[in-house]
Amino acid sequence: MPTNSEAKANLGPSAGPANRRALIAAAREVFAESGFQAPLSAVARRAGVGQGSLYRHFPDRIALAVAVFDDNITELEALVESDGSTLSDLFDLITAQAIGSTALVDMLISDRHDARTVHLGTRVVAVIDTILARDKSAGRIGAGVEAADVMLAISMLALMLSKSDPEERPSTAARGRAIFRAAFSYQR
Amino acid sequence: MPTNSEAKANLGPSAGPANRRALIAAAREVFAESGFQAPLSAVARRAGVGQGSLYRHFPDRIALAVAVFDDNITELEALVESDGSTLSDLFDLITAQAIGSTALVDMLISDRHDARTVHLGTRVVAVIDTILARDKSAGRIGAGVEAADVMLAISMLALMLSKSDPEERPSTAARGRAIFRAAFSYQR
Amino acid sequence: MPTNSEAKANLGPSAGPANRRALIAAAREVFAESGFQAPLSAVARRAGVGQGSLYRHFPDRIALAVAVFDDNITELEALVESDGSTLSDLFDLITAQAIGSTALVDMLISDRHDARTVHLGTRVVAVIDTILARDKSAGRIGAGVEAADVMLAISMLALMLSKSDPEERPSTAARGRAIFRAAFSYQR
Amino acid sequence: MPTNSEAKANLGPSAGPANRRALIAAAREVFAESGFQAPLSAVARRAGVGQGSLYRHFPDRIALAVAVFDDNITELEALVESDGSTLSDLFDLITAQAIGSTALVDMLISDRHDARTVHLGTRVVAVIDTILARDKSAGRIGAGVEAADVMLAISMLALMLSKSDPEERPSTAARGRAIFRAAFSYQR
DNA sequence: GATGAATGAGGGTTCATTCAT
DNA sequence: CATGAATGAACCCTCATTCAT
Repeated sequence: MPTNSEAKANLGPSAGPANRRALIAAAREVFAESGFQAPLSAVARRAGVGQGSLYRHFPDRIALAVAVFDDNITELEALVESDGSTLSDLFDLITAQAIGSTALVDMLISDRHDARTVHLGTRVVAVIDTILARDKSAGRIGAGVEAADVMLAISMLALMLSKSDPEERPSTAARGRAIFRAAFSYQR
Repeated sequence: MPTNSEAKANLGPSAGPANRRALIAAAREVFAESGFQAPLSAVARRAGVGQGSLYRHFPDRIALAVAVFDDNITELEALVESDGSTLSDLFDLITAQAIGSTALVDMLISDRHDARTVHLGTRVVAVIDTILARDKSAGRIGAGVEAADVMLAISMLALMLSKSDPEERPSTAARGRAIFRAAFSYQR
Repeated sequence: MPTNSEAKANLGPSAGPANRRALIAAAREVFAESGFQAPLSAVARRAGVGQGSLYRHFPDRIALAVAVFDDNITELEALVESDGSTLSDLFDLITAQAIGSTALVDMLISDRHDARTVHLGTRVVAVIDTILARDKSAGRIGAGVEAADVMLAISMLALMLSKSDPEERPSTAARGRAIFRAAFSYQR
Repeated sequence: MPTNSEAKANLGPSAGPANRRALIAAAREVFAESGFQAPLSAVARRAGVGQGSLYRHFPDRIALAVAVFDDNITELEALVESDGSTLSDLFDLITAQAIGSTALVDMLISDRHDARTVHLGTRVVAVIDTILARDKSAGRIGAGVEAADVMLAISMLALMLSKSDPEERPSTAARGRAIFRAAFSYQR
C-alpha cells in the first residue's frame, strides 16, 4: 500500500497533455545530445515522467521521434509558402536543422520503411517539388535538375553532417553547399 | 574458472592462420549484412571460432575492421598507379566498393579519431591527391576543385550508399555520380 | 532486443523496497561466504531478483557494499555513545564483526580511494578518536598512543581475520587482542 | 607443416633449465607488479616462453609461486644462521620483503591448505622458533611471548603491507614495527 | 492515467587450461 | 620438449519493454 511519501503527485487526466509536451521537449534535447539511438529511459528521466507514461504516449521510438520532428518539417513547409524562397534557402534551412540536431536524418534512414517515416519523407518531397518548380521557372536552376537529385543532395549533406564532429559541421556544411550550388548552377 | 567438457578438437597452433582468415572472411560478410556495429560474437560464430580466438587475433572491433578493409584501400592505391586512371574511375571504384559493403565508411566515420582509422583515411587522401593532380594537369577538372571537396563528395556518396537499401544502391550511385560530375565539371 | 516469454510476475513498483532489502540481505550472505569479490550475479540470484534490478538499486559493487556495511559502522558509532565504553570494547566489537563477515575490511582496503569508502573510513576514525580521548583521560592507555596506531591495529587484525579460516577466527582474534593490549598498555 | 618462419627456435632439451629460470624471474616481476593473482599468460609472455612450457614446468600457479618464493624463505633461514640476529632483524627483513613484493603473503593466505604452501609456512615457523629461543635466552623479549604470537604479528603486518599503497608502505611498516616492539618488549 | 521497479537476454571482454604440431 | 592458438564459461553491464499498484 503506497501510504508513503514523495511520489510525484498523480494529477489525473489533466496531466496528460503536459506530460506529452514535456516528453517531446525532452526527446528533442536528448536526441540532439546523444543521437537518435539514445536510451528512451533518458528521455523519460529528463521529462520527469515515468517510463510507462512515455510508452503510453508514444508506443515506440518512432512515434516519439515523429512528434519531435514534425516541427522541423513544418518549418520547411512554412518556408516554401513564403513567395520569394529559393532552393538555396531550403538548403540553408535544412543545413541549419541538421547542424543543430542530427537525429531526424538518422531516423529517416534507419527506419525508412516505417509508414510514419515515409509520411515525413513525403512531406519533404512536396516541399522540394514546390521550390524546384519555382526556381526553374525563375531560371535559377537548370531544367535538367530533378526533385530526386535535390532530395539526394539534401540527404547526403544532412547525413554527412549528422556523422561529423559538431565543431566541424559549419565548415562541412559550407563546403557541401558550394559543391551542390555548382552542380545545380543556382546562380545562373 | 576451468570448464572443459567435450570441447571442439584443439587443432593446435597450425590452425592460427586459417582461423585468422576465416575471421576476416566472416567479418566481411557480417559487416556487409549487418553493418559495422554487428555483434562481434556473430563474427566468431560465423567463422566457427571461439570468442577468445577472435579477441586474440583482433583485440577490438577496429583491428578486425582494419584487416577487412585493408584490401579495399589497397585496391584504390592500385588504381591510381595505372597511368590513365581518372577521378571518374576513382568514383566508380569507391562506389562499387560501397555498393558491396558499407562498413568501411561507417568505421571511418564512427571511429574517426582512432589512429588506425586515421591511417586508413590518410591513405585515401593520398590516393585522391594523386589523381586530382593528374586530372587537373590534363584539364579534366577545374582548377578550383580541392582535395577536400573530392573527399567530402566521396564520403557523402559512400555514406549515403551505406545507408540505402541494397537494391537501390546502383541507381543512387548513378545519380550521385552525375551530381558530382556536374559539380566538378569533369567533361570540360 | 525485446525478449519476454513466460517471465516472473511483475509486481510493480511496490516490490521495490522489498527487493532492495532482499538484495542487501543476499549481499551480506554472499560477501560473508565468498568474500567481497564475489560475483554480483550471485547476489542477484540469491535475492531472487534480476540482474537489472540489482544494478538499478546499486549501480556498482561499492554502492551495494556500502548499504550492507552501513549497519556495521552504525553499530560502532552506537558503541561510543555509551559513556562507559573503552577501546577494549571497540576491539571486541570490531573483532566480532570481522569474525562474522570479512568483506567490510576488504572493501575499505581494495577500494580505498572511492569517495564512499573514504566516507565509511572517516566514520571509523571518528569513532576511534572519541574512544581514544576517553581512554587517555581515564588513564587506561598511554599518552603516546595515536589514533593512527589504533586504526592500524584494528585494520591489521580485521584484515587477518578476514583471511583466516572461519573456525580459527576466534582464537586468532583472542591472540591478536592480547598483543595489542600489551602494545597499548590498557591495563595500566 | 611448419615450414614457415620466425617461430622461436626449438632448442631441444637444453632449453629446459633456461626457460625454467626465465619463468621464475618473470613471475617474480609480474607478481611484484600486478600481485599474486596476475594472469599466468603475462608471466609466459614476459619470460618469452609459450604458455604450454609454463604449464609443463609449473603445473599450477602455486608451483610457480613456490619456486619464486623459495628464495625469500631461504633468505630468512640465512638470517637466523648468523649468530647475532634478533627478532628485530627478522621483522626488518620480512618487512623489507613485503614492501618489495607482496605476493608471498597473498599466496600463503589464499592457498593456505595446499601442501606446498604449508611447507613454506613450516619453514617460516622454524625460523621464528630459532630466533625466539635466542632472544628469550638473551633477555631481549619477555618469556610470555610465543612463536604463534610472532607469527601472527608478522602475518598481520605483511598482510597489511600487501594491501597498502606502495608509497605508504614504509611508514605503515614503521608504525607496525613500533606497535609490535612495544607489545613484545624487545628493549628490555 | 501515471508511476517506476523488474525483467532478462545480449554484447563485450578476460583468462585458465588444453593439445596438435 | 616447446610452441602458441583455441576454447568457452563466466562476469559485467545496458536497456527495451511490461505491468501491478
